[in-house]
Amino acid sequence: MTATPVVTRFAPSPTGFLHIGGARTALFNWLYARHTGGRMLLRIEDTDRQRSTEPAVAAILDGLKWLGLDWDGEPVSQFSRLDAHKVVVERLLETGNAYRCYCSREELDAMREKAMAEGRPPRYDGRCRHRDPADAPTGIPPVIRFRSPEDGETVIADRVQGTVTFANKDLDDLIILRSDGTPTYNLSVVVDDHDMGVTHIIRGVDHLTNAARQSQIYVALGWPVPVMAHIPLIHGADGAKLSKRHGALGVEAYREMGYLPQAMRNYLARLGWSHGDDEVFSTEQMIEWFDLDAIGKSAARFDFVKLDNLNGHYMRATPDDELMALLLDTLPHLPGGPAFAGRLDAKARAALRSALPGLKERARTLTELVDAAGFLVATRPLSCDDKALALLGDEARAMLAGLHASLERLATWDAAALEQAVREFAEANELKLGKVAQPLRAALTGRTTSPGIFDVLIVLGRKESLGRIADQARPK
RNA sequence: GCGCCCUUCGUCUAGCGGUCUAGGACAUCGCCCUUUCACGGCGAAAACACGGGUUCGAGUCCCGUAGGGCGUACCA
Repeated sequence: MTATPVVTRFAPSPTGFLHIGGARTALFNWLYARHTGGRMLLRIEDTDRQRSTEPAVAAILDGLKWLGLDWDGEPVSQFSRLDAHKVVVERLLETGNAYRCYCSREELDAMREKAMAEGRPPRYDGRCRHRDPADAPTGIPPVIRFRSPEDGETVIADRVQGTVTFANKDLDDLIILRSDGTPTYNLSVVVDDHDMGVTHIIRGVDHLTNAARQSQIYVALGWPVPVMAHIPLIHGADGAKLSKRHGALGVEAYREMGYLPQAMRNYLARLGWSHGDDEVFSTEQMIEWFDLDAIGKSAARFDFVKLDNLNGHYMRATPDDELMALLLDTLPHLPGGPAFAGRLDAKARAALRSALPGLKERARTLTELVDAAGFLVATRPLSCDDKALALLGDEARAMLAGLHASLERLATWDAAALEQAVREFAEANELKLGKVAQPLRAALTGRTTSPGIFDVLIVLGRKESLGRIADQARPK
């Protein structure tokens, strides 16, 4: 392993939160760097001063941290490298690889419209390309365009897309320096990736055309072109572009929905990448197995149902104490979480911890877990949901009165005694256990779903349990 | 419009010319377990977009067609 160490980078633009596609791009960069023993750098592409915001930068860093993705070194602000970019533009100008263009926006718009009308691609026609500098208009701040090759083709050897060929005649002379003197994206990216020593560029296919233009700039500068890997995009559940309802949410929204970082990593990794038939794997395995060659080329749809299933798997697999800590940490972000936390005194906390094994078995997200744990902190008289209410008919209520009497006589309030008492009660009244257990569950939890009923009786304790049964033990 | 890319069960995917009567997972349906729900177990249904080639042989290679995506900015 004496080859050049791999350096990848994640380069989001801080114009909003870290959305799911960006999160997966970050994950792939991270996995590849870790897999190869290399480094992953973070660069904030904030050269668009109009749209970049500080809160967005914070949200992106926070999102990455939540996902468990770390980066090497300090995040680099692309804007801060402005001077380095200008130096390179100057160099391009001196070597004849760039030229000043004085075309106005109106002129460019007209050019585009005309080309479209004539069925030609709307490209810059190069009218300033060969203009004699002596004829340059005065009083107009020019932009600087890259002088791209007019003939031949530009070939991208992409690790995911394969060999992609662009005819150079289709790539026009792009602007690399705006009239206000600031560099544009394609120039900045090349300079930064080069200066930061990036060896592998892993990003969305929406950058494929940029890859061709950037490749030309690398060549003009005499710099080696990094290895490219353009990964497919993620679509919404209906196959259309990601929208708010389809998963184009910030990663923090996934935290709020109660998903575990580990589950997110696993799910995201399986979107576009595969390792045979493996579906559930640890982050360590992911790092060991990850490779660019196993990334597919077609776009994937985001499926919350499968995410739910995976998340449920991880919830059950997480040791109770760990899950408890995770839940407590996440409470501030969960719907109803702060209220729930507010009612979590020492006693309720202990009850939650002891009910956790039964609770996590039935929840797919932390949000569902909090919801299902509501009965632990609820105060009498309980409000029942509709399904629970349906279970509490007059007959059931009368039955509960009898059960209450039986349980009240119990000398010890433990699992064995309770189970025996309930079973005996059912037998004595010629009832199936379910006929007793379900109304009992409804009375104790206000729900039709809960941990095992005897566990519930224990967790709530004698007084609270008898109280809740008594509340429902009379006709309504 | 032009350029590039994509197309295997509803969804994510395995498949890298013969081992494919196409495998796995989620979802769906049925059965079992069971105090409910869930978990778990067993089983079922479910796909190579279409049309031409190439080849002894094509899901796998080539070319069209259709559908979809991305790009086409003094955004990134």
